[in-house]
Formats: sequence, C-alpha cells, structure tokens
Amino acid sequence: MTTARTRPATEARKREILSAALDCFDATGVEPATIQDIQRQAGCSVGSLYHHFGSKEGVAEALWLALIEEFNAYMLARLGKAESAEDAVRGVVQGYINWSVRHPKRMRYLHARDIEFSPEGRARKRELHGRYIAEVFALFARFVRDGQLAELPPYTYVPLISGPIEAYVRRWLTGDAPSPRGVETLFADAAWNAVKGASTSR
Amino acid sequence: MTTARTRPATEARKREILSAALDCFDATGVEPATIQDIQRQAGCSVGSLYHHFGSKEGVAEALWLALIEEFNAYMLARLGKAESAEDAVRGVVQGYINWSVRHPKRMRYLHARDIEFSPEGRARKRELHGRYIAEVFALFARFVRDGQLAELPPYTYVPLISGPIEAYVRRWLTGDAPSPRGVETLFADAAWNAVKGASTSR
DNA sequence: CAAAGTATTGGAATATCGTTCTAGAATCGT
DNA sequence: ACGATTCTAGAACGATATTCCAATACTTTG
Repeated sequence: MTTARTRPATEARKREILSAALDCFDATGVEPATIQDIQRQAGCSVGSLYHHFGSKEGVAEALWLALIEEFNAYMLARLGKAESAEDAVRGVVQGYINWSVRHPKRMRYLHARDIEFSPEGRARKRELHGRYIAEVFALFARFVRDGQLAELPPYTYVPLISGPIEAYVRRWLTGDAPSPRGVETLFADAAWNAVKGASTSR
Repeated sequence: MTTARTRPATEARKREILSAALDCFDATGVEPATIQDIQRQAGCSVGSLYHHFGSKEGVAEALWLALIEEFNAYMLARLGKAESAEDAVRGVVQGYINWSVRHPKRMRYLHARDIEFSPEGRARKRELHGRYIAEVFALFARFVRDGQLAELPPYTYVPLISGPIEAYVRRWLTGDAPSPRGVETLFADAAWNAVKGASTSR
C-alpha cells in the first residue's frame, strides 16, 4: 500500500518546467505566456504539466515560492554572519543588490505582482514570509536590546531598511534607472540611519 | 477636412469605462476580470469598448496611466507649496500616505504590477515618469544649490524619499500591516535624513 | 437646412488558449 | 515478474478576448 511518492525523474521534470516558465514569463509576462510556450520550451506534454502543477497559475505560484525561498535563504545566510547591527543592516542592502545583479530575471519575477495565488499558495506565501520575518527579527532582537538598533513598530523595519533599494532596483529591472552598482553605500547609509539606535552618535 | 477629433460624449464614455474597469480589476485582478464584466458595469457594448481602447490590456494601461497622472499632479501641487527642503521631503511622505488613505482602491491599482504594457504604453509611462522626475528635480534643485539637500545621483531621490513609505503602504493595502496612520513621523524622519544636506547639523 | 462624412455603437461570429479527459507507458514495491 | 501507481500524451471541450461590419449619432460644409 505504501509506495514511493515521487520518482527520481519527477523532480528534474518539475525543475525543467519551472525553468522554462521563468523564461516565458520573463519574456512576455505571465498572462501573455501560453501553456504551449512553456510546454514546448520544457519539452513536455500538456498533460505532464497539468499533472505536476494543476494549472498555469499553479506553475506561476510554484515558481514564485521557489524563488522567494531561495532569496530568503541567501539573505539569512548573509545576515547570520553579521557581527554588529550596522553590519547586518548594510548587509541586507548589499545582499539585495548582489542577488539582483546576479539574477535579474529571477528578481524581476519576484517583483512581478501578476500572480493570482490560490488559497493554499497564499497560505504558503504567508508562512514563508512569517518565518523569514521571525528569523530576521530574532537576529535583530539582541541589537535592539543593546541599543544598537532603535525600538520601532515591528512592521516598519523591513520597509525602512529595504524599501529604498527595493524601489531603486525595481526601476533598474524595468530599464528606468541605471545599474545599482555605485549606489550601494548611499542606500546602505540611508538604511542604517533609518534604524540605528541612540547608542551611536546622532 | 478639419473636423472635431472627439465628441463631448466620448470623454464621458471613456471615463465610465475606466471607472467600471477599476472596480472590476480591484475586485478580482486584471486577468480574471472579463470584458463582459467591465462592459456590463459600464453600460456599454463590446464594440464601444474596443473602439476606445483596442483591447482589455489597453483599458488596464489607460487606467494606470490616468491614475499615475492624477497622483503625480497631486504630489507636485503639494510640493510646490513647500518653503524649505525639509517641508518638501516631509510633504512627499505625508502626501503619499494621505492619498493612499483617501483612495486605497486607486493606490492598490497603481501598485498592481499585472498590467502588460504595450510598447506605446510603456513609452508613455516612461515619458510621464521622466517628466515627473524632472519637475521634482526642478523644485529640489535650488535646495541642492543652497545645501539644504545633498547632491545625489538624480534617480536616487525618489527611491530614497518614497521607497520606505511605498513599501509600507503596499503591505497595508494587501492587509499585511496596520494602517500607516501613526508612522508618518517615523517615515518622514527617515526620508529627510536620507537626503538632507550638510547645512543641517548631522 | 440638407447632405455627406466621420466617429461611435452594437452584437454576432471567430480564434485562441486554458483546462479536462482518458488511454497508455514507465516505474516502483513485493 | 506482476500488480499498483505515477506519469505522459494529445485530442476534445468550453470560455473568453478579439474581429468585423452593419447601423446609428453627431458634426461640419455647401
């Protein structure tokens, strides 16, 4: 009765589909990209695609969740190494830029809001976000306690630190602003100034 | 040979369609909303809708451009009255919050990224953005000259000033953060600190 | 004021695309 | 090797964006 739930080839096939989907979505946007486009580029059949993901939105959703998970892991790895609050905050900005420059297609897709999440997808998204925030907050908590970071309403740290560089990078990704290389320090300064505590001379 | 290019009723009809479209798009998102939904709510025929906007994406695009124009005008009006750089910068943050709280549906749509711009639409978007930036920059220029504002790469002012509040408001609009009422000063401080010049004590 | 010309509207017909369905092939546990 | 199950394939279906052209309203001109 008990039987293997997935086959070795399955994961590979799923990855192929997601990779093809990223290319297609990036080229034209989620809505204009057709199932045929994806299916052909992935070298699989319609049935296979639907078997694994259920729907086109299912593909879009799975892709987004996979990418945000990858991105969060990257940022947390970077944050874990920080020795001071200032290191950590500047690391967020620098990490955001580095990942975006290294994977512009992926970041462009993460910025895209044109994904209609299913209830389950939405739940998973919220779960991932919550876990990420919790881990970030755990890392930052001690800096708040020792006064390196200001004590602010919880939901304001992320916008204050990442908001500016996020906005800038989005414009760069759509071709409306020059590369973020060169503005790292400026945005890191802004982030640090926004959340630094009283212990540093103001 | 010369003839009126539009009739008086035309503008009204277009506005009706755009208004109906905003309701439909806000309710379910751009993709799930059908032409029939819009056309029925606007009380017009399919032909009429296509005559004026060419496609569903054409409607979505025109709506977005109309709203961003309205928003930019509102911000510029507010900025024009500022007497000092600090007034201006804080005014941007406050204005952003006020407009969002007054027109959450419109702001939610401006934040939506699920609009596939046509080449012309993209060009117009870029043109509007460029003009807005230019006007903001013109207003800020004298403050830069007299040292109230720091001299920074042109494309960094907007992200530095509006980035954080933009990120926060987006989370609020999707139900992921509490109302922006109460965090005005925090975000205005951050904005001002990010761009203030050397003339103020640092 | 009449008539021609143009903008606008209506709605049926069409084409495209997401999704469903079912039969068969590949793979795994026993 | 055999049975069970996952996975693949592609034709058929249904929904919806778009096209098309005839009918109507307005506007200018003679």
